Amino acid sequence: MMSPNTKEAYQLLHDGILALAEAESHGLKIDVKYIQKQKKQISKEIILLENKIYDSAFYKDWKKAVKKEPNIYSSQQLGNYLYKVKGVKIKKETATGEGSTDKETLRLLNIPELETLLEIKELKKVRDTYLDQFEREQVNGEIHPFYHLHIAQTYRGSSSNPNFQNVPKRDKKAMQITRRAIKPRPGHQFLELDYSQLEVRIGACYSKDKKLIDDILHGDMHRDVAIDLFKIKNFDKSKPGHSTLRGAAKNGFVFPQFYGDYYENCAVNLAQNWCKLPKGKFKKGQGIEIEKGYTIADHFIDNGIKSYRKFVATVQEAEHNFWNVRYKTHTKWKESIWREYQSNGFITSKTGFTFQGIMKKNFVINYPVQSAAFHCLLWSLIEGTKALKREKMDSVIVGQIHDAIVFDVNPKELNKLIKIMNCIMCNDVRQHWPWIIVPLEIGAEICPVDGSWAEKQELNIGDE
DNA sequence: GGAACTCGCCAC
DNA sequence: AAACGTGGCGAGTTCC
Repeated sequence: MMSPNTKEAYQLLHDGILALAEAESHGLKIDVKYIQKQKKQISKEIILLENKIYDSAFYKDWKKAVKKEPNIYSSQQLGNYLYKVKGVKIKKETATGEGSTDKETLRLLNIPELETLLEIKELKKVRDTYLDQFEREQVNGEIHPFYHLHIAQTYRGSSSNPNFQNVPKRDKKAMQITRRAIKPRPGHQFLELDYSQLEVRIGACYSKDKKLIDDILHGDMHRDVAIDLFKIKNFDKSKPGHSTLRGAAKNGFVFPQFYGDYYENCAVNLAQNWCKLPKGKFKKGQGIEIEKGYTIADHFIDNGIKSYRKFVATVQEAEHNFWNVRYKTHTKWKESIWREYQSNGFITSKTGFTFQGIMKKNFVINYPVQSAAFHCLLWSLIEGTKALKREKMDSVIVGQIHDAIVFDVNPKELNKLIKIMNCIMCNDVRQHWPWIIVPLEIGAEICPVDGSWAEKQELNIGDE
């Protein structure tokens, strides 16, 4: 339940949807032959792995227990077999209270056949969600992803048919296979410009927290949190172990915390998925290696964190330090907007949108930040579209991913384009919206001429 | 035979 | 006291 409450807010969506319609009309090339070849290859791999499962004692026992041919891809049937037939203890529940069969939970069971199943599911995800989608949606070798402004509760955009906003990135293999299918126009190259830490910066515009702003500009909050979480004494980012732990702090603590998560969830995630540590007492040699012959469990034990329980307490302390010491002004803002909602029944974003209806606290805190952050991107996309036309450029915008714009660039125009966009995204938007009191910065990634979207590399664009 | 639901997983 | 925000999509399943 929300609405634009100013003419300006209405105009932003109006101009935004027109600019996005242009991006839709440009579209992207799809290598159909490649997709068909990949799908065949993946299907072969899947059959081999499936047979491995079907031939196993695990599967035969499952079949015997339920007296019919099990469907290995049915979460319901698998959950039933594991939790009701075999009596495996439920470690995590789904939203409806059933035993979970997600990747994280199955990993804990240490059953080789389930590892094989997870491997198959990764392959199926790539084939059936992405390659199929691209192949199905392409016409004459082009896709035209749709971009919507009327779907998300927060006034973010969304994308569909195909969804251009969730193509694999972190998993190297899945990234390679899927993004390799997407190509620029002949003789052109993809460029992606994204806002650095956009939501955190916009959050700071709401709270005006001095320490938060200072850390955005000069500090490294992920490093500081890593030091707190993992009791690192002399942080050295050139050490691979320290760099990994900084990544864990960023993705396993800072981001979830800004979305409203709390220490217990963060602790489970950090211990299991980042440190690879079991619950219970820590033993020497457990977990990821942070230095040669020295694991995270060794490090924890040496620093008095002898068990998972103790680690949870450490994460709780780090959380306290994060919200009540370091960024206490930001925390005050979170409380004040929550009170504002409780007394008025609605809240308003910096970009002029009202949110009303029944909302939980986390929603109230997130919506204004998420909407205003996206609107910075949208405003830049509108102005970018105008500028490219005004300059009669051959380069075009082909996509939008929440805090990033994807261009199909004529290589001759690359430098000019970056200069124009840097000015729009970092300077002009702040003139337009003076409430942006924190400098905005962008990063760039570039693909080779005629290279696919899998070949993105960081591009240093310096300061202008 | 299709709509709606659950679960899981990809992105930011 | 409660406890992760926003989407899209596929497969399995259930309901009508």
